[in-house]
Amino acid sequence: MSTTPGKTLAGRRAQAARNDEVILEAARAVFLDDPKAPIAAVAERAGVGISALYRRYAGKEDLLRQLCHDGLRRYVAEAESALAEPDDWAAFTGFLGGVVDADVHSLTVHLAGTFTPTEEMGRDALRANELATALFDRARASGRLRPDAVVQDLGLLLEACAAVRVPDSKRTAELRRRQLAVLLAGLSAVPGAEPLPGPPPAAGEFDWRWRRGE
Amino acid sequence: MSTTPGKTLAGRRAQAARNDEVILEAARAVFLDDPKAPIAAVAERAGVGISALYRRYAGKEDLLRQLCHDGLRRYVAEAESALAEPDDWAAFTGFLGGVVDADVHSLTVHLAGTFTPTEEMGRDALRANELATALFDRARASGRLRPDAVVQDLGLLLEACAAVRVPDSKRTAELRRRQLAVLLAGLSAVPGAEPLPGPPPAAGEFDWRWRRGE
DNA sequence: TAACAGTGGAACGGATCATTCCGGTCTGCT
DNA sequence: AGCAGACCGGAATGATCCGTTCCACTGTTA
Repeated sequence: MSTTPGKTLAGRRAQAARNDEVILEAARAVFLDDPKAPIAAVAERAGVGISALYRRYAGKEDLLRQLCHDGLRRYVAEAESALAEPDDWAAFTGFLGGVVDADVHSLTVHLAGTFTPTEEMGRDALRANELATALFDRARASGRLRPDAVVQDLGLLLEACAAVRVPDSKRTAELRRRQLAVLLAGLSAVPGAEPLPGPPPAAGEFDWRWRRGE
Repeated sequence: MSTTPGKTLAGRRAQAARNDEVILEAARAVFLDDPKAPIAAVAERAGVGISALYRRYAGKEDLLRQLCHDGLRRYVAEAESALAEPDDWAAFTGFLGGVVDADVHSLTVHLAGTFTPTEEMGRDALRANELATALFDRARASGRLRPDAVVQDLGLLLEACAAVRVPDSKRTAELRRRQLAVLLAGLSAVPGAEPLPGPPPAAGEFDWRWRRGE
């Protein structure tokens, strides 16, 4: 640890450290594309052997859990950063844009059920909800939201954006932004608009992915 | 065929005829829920043995193909029926509502790639596109569509609705209707609205699911 | 009552994976 | 210089899953 030369160096230690990064990035890319991808696909994408993976993670579930937790943290960070924005509506839309760009929704929701969550994740998820609600409330206060929109509509909205998929990831991001714009326009207050049909989404209605079994 | 008693009867022939229905219905339910479900799941859901399936279909791929083709036909039928509606906007929204309710999108797009399509399906798909375009053009002519919406946005819209999923299928339908309403509001013309970001979706951009391999 | 259409479900064979294991290689310390 | 061991690539392993085939059985039809 003390003998590390000053530069980018190519020692085993350095390669290991770099692999930490490379593997996580590969895992994110692979599991974002297909939540049930084999672990070998991650190794291949990262350009490393399978051992390099198992040296770092106890198993597939462990890796998935970490990935998901990272996504959750990113979500929280995005929300906190957005809350700093003074303009209520801009904070709201900025938050959603950030979440969509980072593809956090796929990372969290779509990976749910593939592992047993930790307590800390539960706490973070709770906090994430609080922050999102705060953002939503501010958006509502700005008067630019249609009156019959509810916080839970955000789940629907994010799901809809995550559903947009084309082979090219760059293009996917563009199309998701477009989708987001349409959805935000749809959630905006418009004078003569008729109300949304059916009972609005309720609180616990999207947690089913997290419940083990069934 | 000539000896069938007049009633609902319980002969082998009758059971077979009933199984035709039951199996297709089960297959639709199962594969709608999970496109890669095992074929045994269909048999179980239908309450029949596996043989009953293989007597009717050459294999899994055959069943999937038929299911998908049925969906495509339903889509076309829905479009034709909608075109009969005199009001342009009502025809447009009615069509989308019908397609969403029937979950045709999952049946067609999500099953794509799991089988090699027939030529007839190609023709039907072409016709489906023509009809959808006609509906869209009429909607545009009604002036209620935002100017920067394009036909391909319909693909995005249907995908977004199909992405809505909760365990209860009845509730799923309700939430999809809500989602559809939001999206239609988002695609509606609004005086001061700013244009949608990024290049609009292009023609061949969603066909990738149909291409075999990769 | 003799053939047989129609069926349930066990059995088979192939494919897919997560995980383990076994050399090898290079490093960092002595 | 030399060695202990961190790290690594990838083959081997064992379990699981699934599509398809096969066979014995049952009620029906002629």
